[in-house]
Amino acid sequence: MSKQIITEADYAKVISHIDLDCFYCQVEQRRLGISDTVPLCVAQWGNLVAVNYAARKYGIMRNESVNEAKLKCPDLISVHVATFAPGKKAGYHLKPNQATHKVCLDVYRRASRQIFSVIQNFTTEYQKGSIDEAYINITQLVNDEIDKQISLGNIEFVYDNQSNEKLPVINWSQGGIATKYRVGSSSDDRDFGWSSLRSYYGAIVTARIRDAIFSQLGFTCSAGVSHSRILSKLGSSLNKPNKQAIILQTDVPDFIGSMKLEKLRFLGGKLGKNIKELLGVETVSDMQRHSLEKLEGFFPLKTARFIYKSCRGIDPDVVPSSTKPKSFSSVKSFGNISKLTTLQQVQDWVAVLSTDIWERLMEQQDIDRYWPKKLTLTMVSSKINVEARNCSKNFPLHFCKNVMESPELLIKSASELVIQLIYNTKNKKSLPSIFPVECLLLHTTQFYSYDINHKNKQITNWVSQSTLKINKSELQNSELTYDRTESAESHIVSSFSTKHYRDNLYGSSKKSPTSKKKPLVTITTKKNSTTLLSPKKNLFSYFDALKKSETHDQAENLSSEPFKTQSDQGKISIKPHTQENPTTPNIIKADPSIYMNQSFADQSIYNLSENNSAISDSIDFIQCTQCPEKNSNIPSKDWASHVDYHLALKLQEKEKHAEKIVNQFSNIFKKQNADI
DNA sequence: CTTGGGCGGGTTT
DNA sequence: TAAACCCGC
Ligand SMILES: Nc1ccn([C@H]2C[C@H](O)[C@@H](COP(=O)(O)OP(=O)(O)OP(=O)(O)O)O2)c(=O)n1
Repeated sequence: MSKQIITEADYAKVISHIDLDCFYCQVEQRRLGISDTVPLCVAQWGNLVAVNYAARKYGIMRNESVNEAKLKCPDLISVHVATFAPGKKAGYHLKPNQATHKVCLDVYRRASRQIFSVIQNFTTEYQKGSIDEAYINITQLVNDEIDKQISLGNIEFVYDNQSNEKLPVINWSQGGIATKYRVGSSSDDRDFGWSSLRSYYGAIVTARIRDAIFSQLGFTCSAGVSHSRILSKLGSSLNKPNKQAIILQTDVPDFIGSMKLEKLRFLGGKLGKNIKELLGVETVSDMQRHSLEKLEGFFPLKTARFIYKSCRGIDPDVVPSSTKPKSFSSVKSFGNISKLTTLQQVQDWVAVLSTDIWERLMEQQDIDRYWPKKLTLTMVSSKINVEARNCSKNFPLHFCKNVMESPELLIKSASELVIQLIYNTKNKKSLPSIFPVECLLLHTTQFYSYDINHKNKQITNWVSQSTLKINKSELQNSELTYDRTESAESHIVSSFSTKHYRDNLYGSSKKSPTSKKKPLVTITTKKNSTTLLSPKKNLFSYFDALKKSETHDQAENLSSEPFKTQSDQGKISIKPHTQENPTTPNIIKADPSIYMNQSFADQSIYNLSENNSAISDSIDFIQCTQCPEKNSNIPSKDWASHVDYHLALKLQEKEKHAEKIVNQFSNIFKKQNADI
């Protein structure tokens, strides 16, 4: 062994894994004001995606059907996730139909954001494990706390004859519930050594974070504390719900040794299965008997090391710092009875997915000003022997101004991808038809930040000016807003607040933990009036907003609170769409008339209405973009329609030229990106 | 009444 | 780099 693969440093860390208890259920319980003691589950179409602990007592588990669950517990409250519905705003609609509705997970994403925001107040050294999980490197916090306690004289030391060192003394019971659950530890209250001391204060710090989440947001969570993610992850599920566990360094072999290999993170899938078969092992301790050299004979070096470390409770790498979301996707499956059979249906649904993503991107702009470069569409055919065909396409930075005014450009880019996939313009090989289509997936990736402090000031100008305009106009015209769930936070038209702008210009890059980037104003439309909401201190403001505004069909049987039925007036228009086919979506979001029920061949889909946004009218800076075709400068304001013009010309020549268009676009994009 | 759907992060080819 | 494949909640 040329190099020591596990070092002292691997044990010197303190990692906390925090996992919200039955997360979706908790969100729904708080939203609806339902007690934790009431059996409740969250359903998606026919199946359960989350089950609360009261319901688990009846043996109800995730993935069960609602019907099965109700047999086990007739009083079970089943909440279907929010949906986008034909002709309605997103909300908790009665009897959502997989053929016509689209799942909307916004409430959970927002709750998740709030949770991570609380964690961020402690440290930025955390990794999102999922929507409701975080791995937090609390080493620094713990060491600071230990230093503090030592300086306060709160830590007792004893002299250890063996090591000739002073060792700290731990009295576990002093930590109360935070240090009560310790894996494999002797029941002795008194313990010694730095490792245990770190665990002790790791548990204290972890309890503080959990307390903060509960006191600020009302969510309970469970946690594990150890020197690695892999162990803490195992620890967090030991005492669910609402408890935490410590895995002491000395307990590691016993703790994971008897576990089945697939319990370890990343070994629950094919790799774990391969290991078991190749090496004939079952448990983690079986695995520990194999040397690194032997593992390297079976697996690539990196994988071998990963396995070697994992079964010893050591992480393969450090906890990365928190990052912004790296992708946004929207996906729709069509079950068995509503598969798509026409181009029209595909285009309509892709428009829905595009708008969904666009709105989430816009909401995200309130927090981070960044935008994806790449858009990927995946279509899954239900035909056996027809592989899903996948195609991606870039879109350019200089489109950001236009692309943020409405979802149209995103929709248009996505519809290009539809054509590329369906007509298979990438490879000339003719493949069998992809219809019927059982799944559509739209994915945005490769984000760049347009939040630039220098260089391209024009974008920043535009941002600040649009803000001023919105603040001034006092929103007599509700079409300034776009609509999603009508929650306060989803109306982020005002997100580019002047404060936000200043912060980014003059503020240090390190965000003050308490500085929340809240919109100066948020806009909701209630009946025929428009309401301005100040930034709320109430962290549940979006729940309030939801209660006020959403179509609350389910609430009738879920809560005694009489939610007022909202009129669908205001900016919510009901779709002008004949529903000849049930699988054609008719979901009203931004401005549906732009894209709903439009034939792809219909050129009007490419005619962007210039005046659909009051924001653009207020912008006096004009950014020019070189047109690669005519080598002339086109004002950015007209750029989209200008490109549309070329595009439309091309399209009239039918799909045999589609590839050319793609290349054309690629060139445009490359050129524009190069300017940044 | 039936049904693993809807994400997000990553590596390999 | 595109596209497939893997892992997990
Ligand atoms: N296959 C899955 C697994 C989970 N989730 C969602 C619903 C869960 O509420 C949330 C968190 O997943 P967890 O695995 O952490 O499960 P819970 O939080 O629901 O329960 P627990 O208390 O056991 O963590 O993610 C999902 O949509 N699909």
